[in-house]
Amino acid sequence: MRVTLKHISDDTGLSIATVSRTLNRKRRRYSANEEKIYASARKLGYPFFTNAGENGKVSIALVMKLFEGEFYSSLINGFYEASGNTDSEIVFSYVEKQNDNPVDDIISLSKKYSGICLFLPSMTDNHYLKIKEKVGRYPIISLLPSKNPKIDTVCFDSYRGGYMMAKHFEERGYKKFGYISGPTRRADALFRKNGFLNHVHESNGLELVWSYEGDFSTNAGISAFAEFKKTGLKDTAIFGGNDYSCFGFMKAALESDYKIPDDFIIGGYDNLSFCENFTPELTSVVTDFHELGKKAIRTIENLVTDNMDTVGQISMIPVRIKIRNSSTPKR
Amino acid sequence: MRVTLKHISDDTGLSIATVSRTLNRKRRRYSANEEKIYASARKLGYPFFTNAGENGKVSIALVMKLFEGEFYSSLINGFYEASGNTDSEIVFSYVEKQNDNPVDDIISLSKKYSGICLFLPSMTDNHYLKIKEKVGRYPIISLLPSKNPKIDTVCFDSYRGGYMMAKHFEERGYKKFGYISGPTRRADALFRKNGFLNHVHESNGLELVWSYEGDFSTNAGISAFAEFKKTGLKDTAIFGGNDYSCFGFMKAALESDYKIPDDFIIGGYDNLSFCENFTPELTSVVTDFHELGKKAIRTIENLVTDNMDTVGQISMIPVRIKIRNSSTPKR
DNA sequence: CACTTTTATGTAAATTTTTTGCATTTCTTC
DNA sequence: GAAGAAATGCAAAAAATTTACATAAAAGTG
Repeated sequence: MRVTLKHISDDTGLSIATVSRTLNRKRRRYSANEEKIYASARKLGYPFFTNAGENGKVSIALVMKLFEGEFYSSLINGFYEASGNTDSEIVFSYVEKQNDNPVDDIISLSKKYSGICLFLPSMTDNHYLKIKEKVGRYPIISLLPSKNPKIDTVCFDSYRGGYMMAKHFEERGYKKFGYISGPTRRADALFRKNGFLNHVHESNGLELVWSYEGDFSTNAGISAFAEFKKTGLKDTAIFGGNDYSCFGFMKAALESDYKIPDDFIIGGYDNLSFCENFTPELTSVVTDFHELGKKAIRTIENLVTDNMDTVGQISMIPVRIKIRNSSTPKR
Repeated sequence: MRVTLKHISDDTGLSIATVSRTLNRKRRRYSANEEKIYASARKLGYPFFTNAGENGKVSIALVMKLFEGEFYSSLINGFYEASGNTDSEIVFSYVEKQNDNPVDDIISLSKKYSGICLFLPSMTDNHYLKIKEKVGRYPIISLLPSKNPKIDTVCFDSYRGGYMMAKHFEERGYKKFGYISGPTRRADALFRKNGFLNHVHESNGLELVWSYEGDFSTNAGISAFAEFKKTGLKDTAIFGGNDYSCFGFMKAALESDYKIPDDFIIGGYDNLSFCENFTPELTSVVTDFHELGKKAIRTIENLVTDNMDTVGQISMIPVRIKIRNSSTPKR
């Protein structure tokens, strides 16, 4: 039901004419009635068309489900900074937490914004297909890789990140490799793992001696170390899947009087600020959220103006590795 | 300039009637022309009144200037979770980074949303006054304390946090106290410091032996330790102002072979997740962002419905202290 | 293939919504 | 208390949207 001046008039007891004049005055006066009218208009949701297209910016929603942890502030911040140089305005939005089927939420968001960027690790290909079906030729992209992408994707090159870490370990002279993987139903976790493993397998003399499947949490890292300790392995190079796992792993290791990087070297993924606060400082794969944001926004903008129908195009944002003390050479 | 069906008609080359019918059909059909019309409507910013008041939710903007660091994800997440139990919808927004005078940005946001929560440490009382002046009786609150609040405020009880930390140190048997303060032009930093100092001054036998003014960064903590080391002080209880300062301080201390909590005890503020990852785990003041969000949303909702004119009411959200190894008793 | 039915579209009329001219009232100022 | 300014309502005018009707194209049917 559309909200009109009549509703505001009824709500405030003033005439339609007064409401119209009040809302169209360029200068606010803050008289009692003016306040009443504005309050009512906001309450009822009257569209403020006077300034709707004022800045002429394309509005893009960045949709997430969770916000906890430094990772999300990096994501949000990357988009925020990237939007500064464009004609687009980013709105940070979310889908209901309880809701395991975010499709309807996304459909209703599509009516409000010119384009949507999705960052929802729990989404399946089926979800994407349903959205694509209902939303038609609408500018929408995913920021997470998929084994078989149903919608356009702009994401980090997770595979390459894992690969680079393995290569770095090899250059440090290590032969025995281990990893803590994330939940492998998540494509990004899988790709990191595959990148790492592929380099191990395709290089002569390298050997995978240990692995653990965790869930990217600090506690998973702690549990992983408990397992690792049992094996009695030393001189091993461990890829932690993400930084949190590494922090848990390293903390548990230090408490068991392991020395890092003497007993093992380790590298993570995400390059959280805490990598530099930890002792030893943690080697990690750096993801540039500014670049991700820029590319994602540009992609959406192109989809908005061209109104093209594309399916499953992927843009990979390169990652790099930041080497710190947790993987310094063996003495 | 208001966007009408005529604009979409001109843009797509279809008649006004067709545009009207297409936009009002309850079921989408995703034909070529329908897609064209929807794309044009989104591009031009036509108000989708058909579903504007659909859910009848009050929309509240949480306005920030920065997003970096775990702190911001906690803030965002707290509001997000709090909004789940209310009739309000939270939109995370921001003011332009370059812009040192966010007043105009906030004014223009006030036209879009039913209410605004501000988290802008750089705002001065003057800014708040200007906003209040321009925005009239509009539901707007600040989430940061002020020495002399000009608008309604919902914030953590920073003073009490500092006070509790001092009390905790006293109970641990320490007599010599030190602190690293944040930038004292920020009222929240000042209150934390005052709370801490007041307990030190009002208790017999306690003595302030050292202090340092930093900027809440890890590097400030590192510099603080360099100063602290010169004094040669031991058996001191140090309040770090925030967790980042503590991490820097502790890291530098450990590298200088200080033992924590043997040589000094330390406590921070914010209870970041890394408090538990650090060795020793860091005692910290816990701020419940879920509570902050709930209270802030409820306050805005009341302002929206009552349209009251209040000036400078303050609601303090209590904080508590989480004691960890960085402040365990002297042996 | 001829015929019917459905769908899409434009024109123009009908309806709804918004704006504005004019008269009246209320508030300010001197 | 008078003169001017501001606020308001009524009703007419203007603008925007919806709908009735006509037509053409597409899809279905025997």
